[in-house]
Amino acid sequence: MVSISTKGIYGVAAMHALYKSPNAKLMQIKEIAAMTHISHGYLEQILSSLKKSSLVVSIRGIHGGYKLAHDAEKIIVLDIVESLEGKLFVPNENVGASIVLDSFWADMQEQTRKVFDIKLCDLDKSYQTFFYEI
Amino acid sequence: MVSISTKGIYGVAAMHALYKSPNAKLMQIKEIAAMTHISHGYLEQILSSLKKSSLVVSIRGIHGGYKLAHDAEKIIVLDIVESLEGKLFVPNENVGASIVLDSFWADMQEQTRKVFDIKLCDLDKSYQTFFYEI
DNA sequence: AGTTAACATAGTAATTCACTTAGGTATTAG
DNA sequence: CTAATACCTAAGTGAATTACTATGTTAACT
Repeated sequence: MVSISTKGIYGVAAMHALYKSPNAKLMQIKEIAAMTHISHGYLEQILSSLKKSSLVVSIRGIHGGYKLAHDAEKIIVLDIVESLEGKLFVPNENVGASIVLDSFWADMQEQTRKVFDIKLCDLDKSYQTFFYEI
Repeated sequence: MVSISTKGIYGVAAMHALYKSPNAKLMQIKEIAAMTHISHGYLEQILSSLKKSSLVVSIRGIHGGYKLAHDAEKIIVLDIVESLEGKLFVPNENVGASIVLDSFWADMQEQTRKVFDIKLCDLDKSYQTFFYEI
């Protein structure tokens, strides 16, 4: 089945929560977990990965928490998902029986990745489109 | 990791082999397996699924084999992959913490599926494009 | 010093993947 | 008729992945 795992979906949800945080205030794992219904422990791992990829920054200690590492204009969904799940839609090497098909799948990968080239700040647009279309 | 499993890739390879068969002649599992380097037993399962989805037809007995059920113009890659792997990129239900994100993922699914809306007969084009661009 | 929250690693049950194994059934050559 | 061939089907299997949980460590604030 072709799908993004919950890890990637959780990651986007967490990043979205940070983006929506008023005045870009620090958010604690606790808060994000409550908002998104992601398990606390699992979210810790996810945020840790996002930090390694420099998508978020953290502050430790009693008033610690997370915030976006950059402006939401500079963060794309593809980076979030790929930092958590590895490169999207990798062409499998030992399957290639023909150059034609290899070329085809490489093309598919490229186009699929393009679909996820969406800025974090534009994430709400599909909902708004839906809303205004009524 | 986000990727199409080998099952889907094998399915497309097998369908492509049938499409390329001269005069749309029947091909035996043996032949397709040899061409594509897919294991015989696994390919049997895949072709069986493709048959259930009415993408190929089969003839049994000593001179049996497979051929496309319809013209290659009427078969799209999305149908091949989804008949083998289930619907592409299903939005996970219990993850939806917000309507905004649900809406976003539904949108992503739609767009990803559109990428795979490619006719079997157009499958060689990415290679040709590559070739002529040199 | 003690509380709190981020950080790190290991473990685990359940599921999926990519097959293999073992047979059954339809068709036809001889 | 019967043996051979090829399609058809179900069940099993080892390895990998998923979505966590558990346990402990380190940093910062009061």
